[in-house]
Amino acid sequence: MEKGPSFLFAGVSFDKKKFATDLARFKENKESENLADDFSFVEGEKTDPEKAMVSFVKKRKRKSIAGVEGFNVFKSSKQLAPAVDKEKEKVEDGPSKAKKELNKQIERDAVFRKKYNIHVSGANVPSPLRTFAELSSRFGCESYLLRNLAEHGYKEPTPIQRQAIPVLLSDRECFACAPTGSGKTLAFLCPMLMKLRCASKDGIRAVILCPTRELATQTTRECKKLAKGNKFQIKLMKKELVRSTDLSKFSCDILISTPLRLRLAIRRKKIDLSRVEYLVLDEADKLFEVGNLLKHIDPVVKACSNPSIVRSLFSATLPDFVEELARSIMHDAVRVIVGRKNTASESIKQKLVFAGSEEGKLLALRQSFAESLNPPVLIFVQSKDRAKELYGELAFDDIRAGVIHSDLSQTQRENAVDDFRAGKTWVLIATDVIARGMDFKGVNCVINYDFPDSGAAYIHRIGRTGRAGRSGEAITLYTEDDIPFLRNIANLMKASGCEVPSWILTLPKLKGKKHRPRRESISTKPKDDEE
DNA sequence: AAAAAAC
Repeated sequence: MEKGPSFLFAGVSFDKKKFATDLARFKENKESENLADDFSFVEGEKTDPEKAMVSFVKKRKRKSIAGVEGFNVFKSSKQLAPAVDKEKEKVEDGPSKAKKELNKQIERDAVFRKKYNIHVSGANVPSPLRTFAELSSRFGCESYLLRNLAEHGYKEPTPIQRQAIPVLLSDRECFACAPTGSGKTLAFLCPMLMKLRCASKDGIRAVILCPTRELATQTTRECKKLAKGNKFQIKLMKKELVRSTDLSKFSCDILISTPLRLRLAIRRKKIDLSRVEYLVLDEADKLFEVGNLLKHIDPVVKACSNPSIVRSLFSATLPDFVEELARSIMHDAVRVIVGRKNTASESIKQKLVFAGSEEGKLLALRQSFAESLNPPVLIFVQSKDRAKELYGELAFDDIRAGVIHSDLSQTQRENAVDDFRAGKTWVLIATDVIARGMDFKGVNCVINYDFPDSGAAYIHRIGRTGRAGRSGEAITLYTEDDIPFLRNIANLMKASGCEVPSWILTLPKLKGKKHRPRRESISTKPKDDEE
């Protein structure tokens, strides 16, 4: 979407320019030193971070983007124009050979990005990656990592990997938005491992935050897989670790955690994050959710006080307010968007099915399973209670079903995920707990038994299928009560290339914040009637 | 509004 200026100088490095960038960064660091206490999402407000954040965002909304001062962060391409002009002058002064080479490179990068639907903004965005082999030719990647990539079947980088990896390897902060199942995890793990180079006992060096334990576990496993052959200490912040370790002296190369646990470790156990060189906020928009995790994220970001830290945000959905927050804390950030922002993956065949009532849903589900059950299948419901209830209903059927939600014990949750992965259960009934980030291989169908709470929830839920180039199917059941919310989802379906009945698109736009209907019980039949 | 996130 960018119009010229923002990518004009992508990936070029000659000394003069490098000096200019370094100088800019140096100045920035100076400024941020002075602002050390305000170095947070809430700009120095200490009492009620959440309220402060809300007012902060509102305040910022009224101001123009130009109001972001003191932090030379992401800038819109318009604002970049003068800087680019300066660069142009410099080039024109320089030898014509360098100028030609530079222009050629810029041209090539632009064409390449276009080909892969990569949109970038920010100053001097590094050239995208053509092949994984470039990791060693351009960035001195060690052989163990290339070996691991090959061994796990990563042949060619995905679009998000092509752009985010060189950005992070150039020590640039980054916020990245790319579809579900398009390889975001590898896009931050790979540069992280390369930057850390080798194991060291020098404090905690990298932190990854994930919104759920399941995702943290999965990310840890991926990380270990990729780091095989190197001696990195990769730790998941589990209860046992918190209990059995003196966290004030704790040291590891990569620490993966959920926000609350890490915040407590900072407050009570005095864990030291001042040496963290690399911080990733995965599923960033979830982590920033107002009234929720935001207040736990802020102290963590603050505790990572190393001035040369490289932070990055990743998600398939990145609402404007998250970008606003990101801009306010990040230095010289690059924004990478693959495809269009906030859209569903195009490899998913999406369908809407009218089920009339609650009873109709259960009938529809049973019927559809009777006709064809093509496991593995994921079923999302609205609440924990409904998950338990639907599980109870299906347990009487001849279907191997599992269930997962946060009322279960840690072990039960782990078993539910493992059994589903292993094919022991065909159908997994779940709350939104596993809606984000979870990578189950080859899920054929996602069923939204209950209508999702938001467009973002929809995108993430159905994104459990159609991953890594595979195709998938998503069926969303709806009742009369859901009709006011239908249009929103239908638009997402249309935007990702699915057909939608035209009457839905002419439904009135939803105004104000109507909340979703409270659902009755799954089965309308009283249990006692069964003989 | 619910879910998730600690002890």
